[in-house]
Amino acid sequence: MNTDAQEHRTLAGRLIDELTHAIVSGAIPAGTKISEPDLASHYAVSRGPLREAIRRLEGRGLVRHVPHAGARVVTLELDEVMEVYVVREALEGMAARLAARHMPRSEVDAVRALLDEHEASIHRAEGREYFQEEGDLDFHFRIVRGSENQKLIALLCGELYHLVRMYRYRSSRTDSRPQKALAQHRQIIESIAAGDEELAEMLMRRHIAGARDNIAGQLANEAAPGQTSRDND
Amino acid sequence: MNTDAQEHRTLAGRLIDELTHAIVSGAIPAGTKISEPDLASHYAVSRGPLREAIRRLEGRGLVRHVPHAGARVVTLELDEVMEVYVVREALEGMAARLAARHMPRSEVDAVRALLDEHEASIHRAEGREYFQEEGDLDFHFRIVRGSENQKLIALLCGELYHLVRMYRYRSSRTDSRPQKALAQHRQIIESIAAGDEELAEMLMRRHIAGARDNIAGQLANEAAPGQTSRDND
DNA sequence: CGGTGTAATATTGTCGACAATCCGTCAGAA
DNA sequence: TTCTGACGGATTGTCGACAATATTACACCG
Repeated sequence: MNTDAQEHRTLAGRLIDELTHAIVSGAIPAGTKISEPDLASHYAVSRGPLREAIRRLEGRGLVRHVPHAGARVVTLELDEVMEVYVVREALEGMAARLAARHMPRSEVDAVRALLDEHEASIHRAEGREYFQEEGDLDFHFRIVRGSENQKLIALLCGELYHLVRMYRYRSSRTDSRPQKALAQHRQIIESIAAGDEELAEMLMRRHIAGARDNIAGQLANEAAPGQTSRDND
Repeated sequence: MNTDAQEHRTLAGRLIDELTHAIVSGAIPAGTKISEPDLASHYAVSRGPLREAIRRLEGRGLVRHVPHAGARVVTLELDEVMEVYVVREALEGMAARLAARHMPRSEVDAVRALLDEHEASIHRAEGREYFQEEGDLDFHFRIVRGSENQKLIALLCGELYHLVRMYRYRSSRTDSRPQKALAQHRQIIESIAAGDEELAEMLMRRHIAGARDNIAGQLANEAAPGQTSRDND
C-alpha cells in the first residue's frame, strides 16, 4: 500500500511516512505552521532528518515552504481538490486504458472479487461505512497498478492519493451513493476484461468527473459563500 | 521558466536548481553515484543543505536513493522515456482541453506569434537547430499554463519536463521533422482559439503519441538489442 | 491616539563532528 | 586454487551548536 515500504531503517524515511500519515489523517491540522524544534522533540529526533522529511513532503505537495519563514501544512481549498480530480481524470483515464491492454485475467478476477466484497459491505452497513471510502481507493489502486506504467503508478499513488485521502478525512466522507459508484466500478472492470481501451478510459473519466461534480455540488450547498481560507489560524 | 524562481536566498534552494540543471544538461552523467562529500566541496557548501536538495531531487524523480548506499542519478531507460510520454499524453491532452476553455485571446495571439518565430527559425537553420527543441517545450509550456490548473502546471513543469529535457540532452535531439511538429502546433492552437475542447485534447494527444512513436522507432534502429544499462560506470 | 522605527526574541539556515552501516581487501583454511 | 571470514577504509546517517533572518513587542514621534 505504501510506496517505499521495507521497514525504514533510517529516521528520515520513517519521518516521511509518519508525517505523511499525520497530515493526511488530520492529526496535524491543515494550515498548521510546522515548528521544527517542536516536531523534532515530539518525534525524539534531531532537526536534520526532520528537515529532509519536510523537503520530501514539500515535493509531495503536502506542505508549502517559504524560505526564512517556515513550512505550513497545505490548506485544502475547494478549487485545489477540484484541480486534483481533474488531474486524476486524465491520469486514471489513461491508466484504465493501459489496464485494458495489459491486465492479466487473474488480476481481473481478483478485482471482481474485491467488488463482490464491496457489495457485501454495502449491504451490511447501508453504505454509510467508513470502510467504503478506503475500499474505493483500493479499487482505483488496482486499476492504476494494472497499467504497469511505473511513472503513472508513482504519480497517482505517491502524490495525488495523499491529497484525496487528506480531503476525505477532513470533510468526513463525500460518496453518498456507493451503489452507483459500485455499478460504475463494475462497468469499468468489465470493459478492461474485454480489452476495450476506448471504453475503459471513457468510463473511468466519466466516473471521476462524476465524483468531482458530486463533491462540488455537495460543498456548494453547505459552505458559506464568502469563506476564503481562514479556518484555523 | 523555473518553478520556484525568486532568486533563492537559501543554499538548499540554490542547490536544487543547480543540481537539477547539472543533471538535466548531462554535466552529471546518468547513473553517476552521488558522493556527498565530493559534491559538497565542489559547490562549497556543507552536507546539510546538499542532503535536503537531494531529497527534493529524489521526489522529482531525478535521482534514486537507497538507505545507507547513497543516491545515483537515474539512468534514462527507453521504456522510462516511453512511460513519461504516456503520462504527458494524458496530462497535456487534458491541459489542451482546459486551455481551450480558459485561454484568453491575448495569450492565444502570443502563442501564434511564438509559432511564427519558430517557423522563421526553422527556415533560417534548416530545422537542425538546437533551439528548435527548446522552442518546442516553450510551446507546450504555454499550453500547460493556459490550463490554469495549478496542479497540472506543477506536475508537468516541475517533474515531467525535467526528464524530457534530460533525455533530449542525452541523445542529441530526436525531433527530425520540425515542420510537421510546427503544423501540428498550429492546429492545436487554432482548436484552442476556437474553444473546441474535444479537438484540442485529441490533437494534443495525437501530437505527443506521434513524438513517442517517433522516438521509439528511432531508438529501435540505432540501438543494439542486448544493451541493458551499462553506459557509464 | 495612530503610525513608524528599533530592538529583542525566536525560528530557520548552515556547519562541523561523531556514530552506524556498507563495500572492498586480504589472510587463512579446506 | 577457491571459498570463507574478518578487518580496514570510506560513506552515509545523525546530532548539537553557531550564524542569519523574520516576527513580535515596545517605545517614540507625529
